[in-house]
Amino acid sequence: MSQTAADQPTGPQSGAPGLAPQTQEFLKALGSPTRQRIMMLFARGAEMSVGQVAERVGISQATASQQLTLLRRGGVVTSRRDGKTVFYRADRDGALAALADLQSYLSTCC
Amino acid sequence: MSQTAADQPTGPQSGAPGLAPQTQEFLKALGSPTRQRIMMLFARGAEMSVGQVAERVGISQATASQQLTLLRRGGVVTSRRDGKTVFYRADRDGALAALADLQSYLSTCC
DNA sequence: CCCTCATATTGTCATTCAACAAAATGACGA
DNA sequence: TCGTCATTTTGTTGAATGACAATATGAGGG
Repeated sequence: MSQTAADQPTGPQSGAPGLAPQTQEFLKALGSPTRQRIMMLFARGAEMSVGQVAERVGISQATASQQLTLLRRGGVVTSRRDGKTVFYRADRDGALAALADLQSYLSTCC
Repeated sequence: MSQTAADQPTGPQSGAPGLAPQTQEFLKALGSPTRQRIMMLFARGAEMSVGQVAERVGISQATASQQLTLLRRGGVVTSRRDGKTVFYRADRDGALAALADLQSYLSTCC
């Protein structure tokens, strides 16, 4: 699958149409009700461990870990390790970056 | 409509957490690469028939019709009928409304 | 009324996704 | 090192999604 030389990343703030890959991940991340519910837990900068998220949302710990990974790929959360436990919190900058890209995309196609 | 505390529609521009159902549709609509590609066709206010969309994107007519229905549910396109053919175009207002709700949501949880 | 064209709907199949249980990784303390 | 706790990874299963062909609906034109 070698790409031809004309490889337009079509990324953020490029005048060209197209959504940055990270923004696509952002949309998929927030497109799921379960993951939306997870994001609510991080209101006002709250930090939570994977186990806490699992309990609060009512899913298994393994599922929580997976969904948090997707949210991280979408750039809406970051993780911090403290000993054995991993704390997640909302990633304000990532979210704003995705929102900006989305806005630029929409102003192109709308 | 008295504003009791229990009356939280959790909709757009409510201070409460939660995403408006329409905004969830918006996210799912734009979360698909195929539908992102379709949206590109509507750049600069272009109008296209279902058949044109199908041909340009390289999918069947039936699939194009379905995907356009999803995009309309997400509030990013509107349709207009002229004789036998139905023309779709980007819905600027709908997109901006969803974007505003999304922004409000993100400022709550991030 | 019948025929045709454009779109919408229905039925089907392959792929993807969400969830869980079970096993593997990693970090800490004894 | 060994055992334990929290997280991650790895199957596996049922539900949702994306695509198509085939059929139904609806709008003109003859």
